[in-house]
Amino acid sequence: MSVSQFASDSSIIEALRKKGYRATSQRIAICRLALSSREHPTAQRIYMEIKKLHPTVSLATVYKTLQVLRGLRLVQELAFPQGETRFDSNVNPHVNVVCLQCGSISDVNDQVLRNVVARAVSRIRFTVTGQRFDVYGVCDKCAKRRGTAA
Amino acid sequence: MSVSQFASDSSIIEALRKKGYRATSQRIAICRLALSSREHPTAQRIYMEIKKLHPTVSLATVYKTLQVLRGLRLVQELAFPQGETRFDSNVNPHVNVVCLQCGSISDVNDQVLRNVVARAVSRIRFTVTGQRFDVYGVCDKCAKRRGTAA
DNA sequence: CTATCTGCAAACGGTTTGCAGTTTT
DNA sequence: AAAACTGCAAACCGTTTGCAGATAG
Repeated sequence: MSVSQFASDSSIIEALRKKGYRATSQRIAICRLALSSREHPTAQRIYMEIKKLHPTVSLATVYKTLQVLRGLRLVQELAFPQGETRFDSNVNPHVNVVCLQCGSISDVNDQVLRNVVARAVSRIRFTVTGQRFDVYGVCDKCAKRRGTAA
Repeated sequence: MSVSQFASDSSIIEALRKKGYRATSQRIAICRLALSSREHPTAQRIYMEIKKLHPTVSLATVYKTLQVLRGLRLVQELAFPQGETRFDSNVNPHVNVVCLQCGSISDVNDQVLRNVVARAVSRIRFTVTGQRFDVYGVCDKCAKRRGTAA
């Protein structure tokens, strides 16, 4: 479990200030949402959620704040070929099981992944700073939906 | 080793025709390059290479051909947060060791990856169609370059 | 001969940027 | 008071699309 999964406002504020960032109300709200969400939201999705509480917030501020969180290594960006980038608050090695139909992403832990990372760079000098493990396909719901439609 | 690593013109033509695509000279050239390259080129990079042989070819044709290759499952697209999409002719499970400094990507095989995929979906109904395993960091060359610069 | 493909240029869409005014420290 | 941040709108840029002319089968 990463610390971010229990990120409280005070720990967010502390993390921001430690790096010289200011703790504005918009930023705290965006961080709280991005760090607690387990659904790998898009920037757009975060923006729409945040607007419920801060109606005047702009999409640009959401993007800028997500850049800050990336810099703090508290979120990871998952870019996809034809869709929007998804934000993952789990920065530890894990598998993203991605349904290409509905876009759902669920995390699966696997002890072996740390070894995979270590083994991948074992024969070369390489400083590891992150990783991404995706499995693509079609989830059960979408398979059934297709079956019914056809 | 995947078949695509030895893709001959005739096998490319055959694969295209089998799916109802026409084997134009531009397409063959683009396929040959994309399927034989080990450097995970961008569309732009392929475009520039192709122009040496086919000076009139357009970037749009490169993109369209890469879409065809994706449909034939002969290449995989690797999207990255702030850069261009890279095309990978190795569609089998492997680790991409990605240097965030210079953008180099090298493949590393690992027998365990098939098990990782299987285990990730073992508790759910999920039809796997692909996967992606990335390790991010800084390669030796870039680490040295940085050290000298500083 | 017909369906598909090419090359061009314009459109697209997610993300970034510049800036004037506001807020944090 | 100074430095950083917000919100807006415009810019950006990789990728996609529409279409008239060319080409494969």
